[in-house]
Amino acid sequence: MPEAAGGAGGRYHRVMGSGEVSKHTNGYGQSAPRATAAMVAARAGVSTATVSLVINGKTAGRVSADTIEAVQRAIAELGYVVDGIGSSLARGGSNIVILVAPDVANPFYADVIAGVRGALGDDYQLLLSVTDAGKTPEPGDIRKLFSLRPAGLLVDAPGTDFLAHLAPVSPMVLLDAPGIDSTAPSVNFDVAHGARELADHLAGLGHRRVAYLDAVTGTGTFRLRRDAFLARAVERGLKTVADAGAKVDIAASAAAFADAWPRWAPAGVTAVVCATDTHAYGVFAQARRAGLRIPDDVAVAGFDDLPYSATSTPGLTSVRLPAAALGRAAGSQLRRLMEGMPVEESRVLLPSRLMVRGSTDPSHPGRA
Amino acid sequence: MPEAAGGAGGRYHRVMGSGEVSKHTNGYGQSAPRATAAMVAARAGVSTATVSLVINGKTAGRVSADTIEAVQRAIAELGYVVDGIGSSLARGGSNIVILVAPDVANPFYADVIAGVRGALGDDYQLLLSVTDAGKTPEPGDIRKLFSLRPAGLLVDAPGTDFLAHLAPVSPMVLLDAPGIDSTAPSVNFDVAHGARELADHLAGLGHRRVAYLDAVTGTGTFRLRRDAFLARAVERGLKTVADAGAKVDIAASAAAFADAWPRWAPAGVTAVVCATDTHAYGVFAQARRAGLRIPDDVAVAGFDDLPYSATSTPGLTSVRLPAAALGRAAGSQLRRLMEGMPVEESRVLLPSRLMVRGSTDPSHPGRA
DNA sequence: CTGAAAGCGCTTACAG
DNA sequence: CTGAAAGCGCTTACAG
Repeated sequence: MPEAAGGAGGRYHRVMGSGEVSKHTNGYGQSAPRATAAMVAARAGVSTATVSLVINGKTAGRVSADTIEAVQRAIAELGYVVDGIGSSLARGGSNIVILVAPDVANPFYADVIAGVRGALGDDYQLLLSVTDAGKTPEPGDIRKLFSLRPAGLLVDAPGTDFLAHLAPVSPMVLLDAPGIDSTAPSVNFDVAHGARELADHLAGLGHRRVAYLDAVTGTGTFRLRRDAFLARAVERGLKTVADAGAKVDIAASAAAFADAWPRWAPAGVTAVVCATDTHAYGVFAQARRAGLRIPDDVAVAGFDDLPYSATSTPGLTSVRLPAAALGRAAGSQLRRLMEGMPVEESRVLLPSRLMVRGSTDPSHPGRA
Repeated sequence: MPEAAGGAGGRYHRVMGSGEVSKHTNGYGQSAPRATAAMVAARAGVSTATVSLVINGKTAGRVSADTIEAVQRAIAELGYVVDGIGSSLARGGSNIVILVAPDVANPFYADVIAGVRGALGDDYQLLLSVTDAGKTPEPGDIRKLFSLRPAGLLVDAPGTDFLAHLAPVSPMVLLDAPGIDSTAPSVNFDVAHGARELADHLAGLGHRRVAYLDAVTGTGTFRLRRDAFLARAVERGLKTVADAGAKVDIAASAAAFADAWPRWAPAGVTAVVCATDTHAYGVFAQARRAGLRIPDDVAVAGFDDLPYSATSTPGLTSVRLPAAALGRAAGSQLRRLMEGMPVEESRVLLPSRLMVRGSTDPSHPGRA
């Protein structure tokens, strides 16, 4: 319970002490006195209502050319910019769209963001909210975000119990949130399809025993990846072992593999499937340290198909998930919602597919 | 010039048609009617002023225990959450801090963000604004952001002319913005130091002719990296060539290298230094395709020391830039500014250092 | 200890 | 074509 003013508080207000620079000396990025619509109105000799009409381009048949001209001059002279807060309060909401994601600094999101941006266009302002590393977005975080009155919310990879305690107050679309039961529309990857292709691929290569290195966050997509892969692997007669996990981090994953391999190797494991490519990079690093050849001693595969996976030596076999399409689909769903139109389809499923590279396929050109 | 209501407009307002779900059926993440302080006040039998005091924890000696209790019950029953917009308008500003970065989906930013978050604490809400891929933040973007009345702004890697047309209206700190002349405090990497170490390293290895693969955005840090490296290389008697560039993208960089190598090889180039590790990954990929051995046929190095650089085969020699420290320093500078305290030092310089790996050093253990 | 009132900066019917 | 007024949801002196 933060206290907001006075003393050590005064958190987000500028508190001026005697020795400090004043607003007018513009010491360190301090505010120049902000121009308001009232100042513009006074200068142009009109009312604030007229200023508002001009700013919002609603002058057709309502404001004379001369007045428009005068207002625009005043705006230019004063460097006036509409105050988003006053505007939002009057309109009943902002034009901000917030994308909530656990891991935006993952290269995967470059494409997601680009997709969202494209679908949203210029009418909305896209802002991102990152949860703490490795944590899924929680209801409390979202509630804080709702308090900003965003025009809409895009929530990526929420925890499975995410919506239990959340009364949605803005249009909201869920991304990559399999297994979340919600009235909000969602866009997901058909990750099970790629997971099955991967199991088939490994079975076809002659592996008999495969290990699964899981991600330890409670995200639905990771559960789905694992379960779909393991189920198909068993169907194909593979023995499976899934007793290791790590957060989405190269070093953590390397450590998990270092810990598990002494169990896995004697048990006859010849392939390791990782919940994400990032995990796979950790396995790569540790395997190299341990003198294991990939794929000869151990085959490695991941999910996501990050850009680096096509580049590494060997290339990493991975289930490709179409990130840009995810962003586009979610963005346009949300846009319809925000504009009061029904969404075409409340649950969109995007295809995934296996990219085979040298980390599993000894005959792949990119082999080390 | 968007028009905001009616017809095809009504951009960020929900426009209800006859066939649509109503607010009360909560069709797709539509708003449940939002509880206001007035509703809480009515229910608790107090004034909104009292509700505000309770919410902000300013009750000491001002509100009786019974009243507090009653207000809190009403808040709970109604699920009331303070409206950030109304609150910000009344207070004169929000508690939002916006980090503007050209490339947040770069693994580099995971640490920057964590650092900022740590320094800012819980009193501020951190949101990220991403510019279009490969574009540096522009004054227009920032102006839109200012209109949100953020408590503060953190601007990463702005273009060199960034501040020319910008009247700062909120506290602002610049990150990784060498060469930007501004009254705003800045936190930079001493990237020149690492660049010089790299030149020394290559000279020591016996290279006589090195190429520099530049980044094509006009960001100050890239110019500094290049100039510092090339200057020292020349001092060390190396011949340099710097006639190639690409955006920060593996594929684009691979293409640039494919284009340049046929010139460079005959000219005797034996080492390629890249503006970023991402560029270097592209060179890796293309070199492999072309059958070049690293470092035997061509040594490769980069800047940033991304996590993947320690993992690749060979490991990538890179100038490490302390991302978390950058975020921490910038965050705490901004915090002081927002709280009206003078910053300790208006220009902070963080050390960089060379990480030598197998991509340049044939004797490195991680060599392919 | 509590509330009425003013005000933050806009936008939008409404009246003229 | 234009403006006075109300209102969006809060917070903060101020008066009691």
